[in-house]
This record gives sequence, structure tokens and C-alpha cells, in this order.
Amino acid sequence: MAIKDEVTDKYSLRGRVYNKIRGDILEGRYKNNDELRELTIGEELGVSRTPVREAFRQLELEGLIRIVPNKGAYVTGITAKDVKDIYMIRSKLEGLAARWAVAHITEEQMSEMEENIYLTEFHASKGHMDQIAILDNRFHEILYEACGSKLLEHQLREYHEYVQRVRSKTLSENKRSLASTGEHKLIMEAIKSGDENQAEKMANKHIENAYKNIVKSGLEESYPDN
Amino acid sequence: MAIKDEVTDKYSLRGRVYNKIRGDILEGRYKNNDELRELTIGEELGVSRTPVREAFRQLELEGLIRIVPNKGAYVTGITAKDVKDIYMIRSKLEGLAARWAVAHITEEQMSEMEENIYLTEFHASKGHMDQIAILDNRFHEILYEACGSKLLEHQLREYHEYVQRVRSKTLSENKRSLASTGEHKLIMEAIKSGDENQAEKMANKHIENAYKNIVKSGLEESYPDN
DNA sequence: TACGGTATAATTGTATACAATTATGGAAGT
DNA sequence: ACTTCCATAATTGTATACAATTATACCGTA
Repeated sequence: MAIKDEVTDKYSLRGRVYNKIRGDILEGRYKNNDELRELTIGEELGVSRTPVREAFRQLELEGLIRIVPNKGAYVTGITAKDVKDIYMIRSKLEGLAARWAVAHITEEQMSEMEENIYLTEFHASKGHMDQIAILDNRFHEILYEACGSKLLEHQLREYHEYVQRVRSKTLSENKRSLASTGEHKLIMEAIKSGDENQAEKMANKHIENAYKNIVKSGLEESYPDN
Repeated sequence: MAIKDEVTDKYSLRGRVYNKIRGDILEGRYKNNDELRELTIGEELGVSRTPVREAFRQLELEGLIRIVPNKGAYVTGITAKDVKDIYMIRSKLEGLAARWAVAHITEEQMSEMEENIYLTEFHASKGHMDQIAILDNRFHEILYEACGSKLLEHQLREYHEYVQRVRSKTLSENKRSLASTGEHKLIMEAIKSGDENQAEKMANKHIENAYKNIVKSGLEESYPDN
């Protein structure tokens, strides 16, 4: 099973509604327990209730909203506790991905991973923080693609998206971004040298460190809700 | 975020459609790439296309079907490779759950876990295989509930359901069910004694062993597809 | 026969209509 | 003022209608 490869066709009305609301929730533009009315959302986006309802059902399954039968849809959002849990889970799963990548990574993926790190070091020396953020995301994407499991790939991508907001904030701090690149390099080298145990361990630590840094720089600020 | 606590209200038409199709896929009553037509499914269940479409969208997000825009919905199902990936992932995540349970398990949950094991041993001595299967499922449920993370709880439950079909088959073999109960006991004792590292390790091993047993008893038979 | 093309049918995508449920507000009674 | 009740409005649940896209089948032509 794949667990949605490409979530949703972006060009259908439902796809647009889904992506819009999802983005609004993940970026924190809704508050927790905000009520979403089908007609209101539909009018805002210029569509009828039908595609809105379908988008709601998907968001419900994903856990981003809660639908109470015959009453309404309420934003669930992501709490500080959720972020913590996600990082702990990601630590384990990115470890698995790194381990599996040793056997499954292609030459092109390996090359892109190396290139990614050299490019990051270059932009770091120039202080291009926005480029660094893009490359950091891409590093993890490559790892997910290289692990050889559509299932794990999807799961990691989903978690990665869920904590995007807090990541983009802390990555913009120069100190952490340097350390992060160094950790990426260790993961890359372990994969390249074929050391599965080392690859897994380095990936575990990388995510743990990322979370420690988030806590240090004030998680509650980004996720003030319960 | 919770990622759907109770998936779907069972009493709405959409909920019934969703559960029906999901069950049919997980139990293997559809073949891979079977096409699902909205009108046909609707007629079979006596409902219109609307609730069927909403159910389809959820199943798509879950990855159990694939929707090609303007063409149709096709069953994705679960392959032998998926089962393998799920078990490796579950090994890590049940480990986390066991670790977290040490700090979060309530007295009632701890009691039920102990009782679960004694009951299982009793039924094992009597050869009540169906009771053992129920208790085995329940043991994992208790663990998920005790871990203190709705997010992890949901994720593990989902994976658990996805491999239900192959589990129910191998658990009915007396040999494995005995070993399985022994492993449950080790997990329970580690949690009770407050040893997080041991709890995690025993849970890791338990799932790994379960998978080894599945392979031994012929996984391909249950999942003959690609 | 084999190949295109076009009309027709079948299917999905979206909007609207109607039904059922829940929320709201105001009048009557205390 | 406070509560209870009921009528009305608002909202969700489902069915149907219409639009757009895709599949099918039949025909003519080489």
C-alpha cells in the first residue's frame, strides 16, 4: 500500500480546497477549535459545498480537523505535545530510512545528496539563509526517496510537513543550521560507506538534536495552544 | 494533532460505506487494481453517489485506493512488501510506545495488562485459539492506550489493522502464540518494573519475531500480489 | 482486415435541491 | 429577571441534476 503518493490532484476544486485549508492549518492561520462552515469556505473559494465537504473528510482522516456529526467541523491543529511526539517518532523512522537507504539509494540520489551538502556549505558561508532552508528540506526529501519504501517515504514526508512551521523558524538561526549541515554530512558519509548501523544512529541523533534546538529556542511560542 | 481518533462516525451513510470498502480491501475481498465505480457501490449499499465519493476520498488519503482524476478509483491494497515495511516500522514504534508507557500507564491499564497475560495463558492451556487471538489484539491495544500519545496511538492502531489479516492467520498456529504470550509477559514486566530501555527492547524484539514467524509460515500466500 | 474518426454511452466533477438535525430568538408564564 | 417552549433560521447529510471528461462502438476508407 502506498498511503497517498500524490495526496490530491491540485487542479480539481476539491484539491484546491484541501490544499488551502491544510496550509492554513499547518501555517497556524486558524486557531484551535475554530469552526469551519462548508458554505462560508465555499463562498471564499468560489465553489459549492460538494468539493468542500470532500476536502473536509480528508482533513478529518488526517486529523487536522474534527467533524462532529450534524454539527460542524472544528480545527484540531498541532500542539506543542504533538511536535514533541512527532520528533521522537521521526527520530526512529528517519533512522530506518537512513538504514534502508544504504541498500536502496541510486547513484543519482547519492550524487544529489553530496551535492546538496556542498551547496549548503557554500550558501552557509555566504549567509543565504533562505537557500539553506530549501536545501535542508531537500536533503530529507532525498533520504525519503532513497529508502526504498513508499510507505515509509510517505509517512516521513507527512510528519515533515506537520512540523514545517517550527522548523522554518529555528533553521533561520545560523548556529543550528551549521550544526545541522554537519549532521547531514555524517548521515551521507555513513550511507556512502555502506554502514547501516552508523547511518541509522546518525539519523536518530540528527532529529533528536533538531528537537533539542527547537525546545531551546522556545517551542511554546509557535504552538501556544494546549 | 490527533490524526483521526475515531475514524468515522459509523452511523452516517458515508461512514458505513467507508467501513465496508475498507474492510473489503483489508480482508482481501478485492483484488489489486480492481476498479470501484461510484454508482455501482452506491447501488450495492443503497445510497447515492455523494456519500460514496466522500468515502472514496478518505480511502484515497489513507492509500487504500488510488483515484485517477476523471477516470476512476482503483484498489491499491496491501502487498507483501508493505507488510514487511509495516512490521519494521511497527517494531520501532511499539518500542517507543512501550518506553513511553513506563511513565504514562495507569494502574487500571497495568492491571488489565497483567490480567490479559494470565487469561491468555489460561486459554492457551485449553487450546482456545479464538480467545487467544482476541486477547493478543487487546494486549497491543492496551499498550497503545497507555503510551500517552494520541498521535502514536493512532498510528500504531492503523498499522495494526493493516496487517490484521496476516496476523489472524499465523496466530492460530499454537507454537507462535505461546512464544508471543511469553514476549508480552516480558514487555509487561519491564513496564511494571519501570525499565524503559528494557521495555523498548522487548517490544522491538516482539514485533521482529512476529514478522519472522509470518515469513516462515508463508507470507506470499496471503499477499500474492506484486 | 486494419486503421481513424465520430457519435454515443458511461463515468466522474461540481452544483443545486431537498431532508434532517441543530442553533437561535422571542413570547408566555412564573 | 428567569425559565420553558415553540417557531424560525442556520447548518449539515443525502439525493439528484447538470457539466465535463473519458470509454465504447460503429462506420467508412484504404
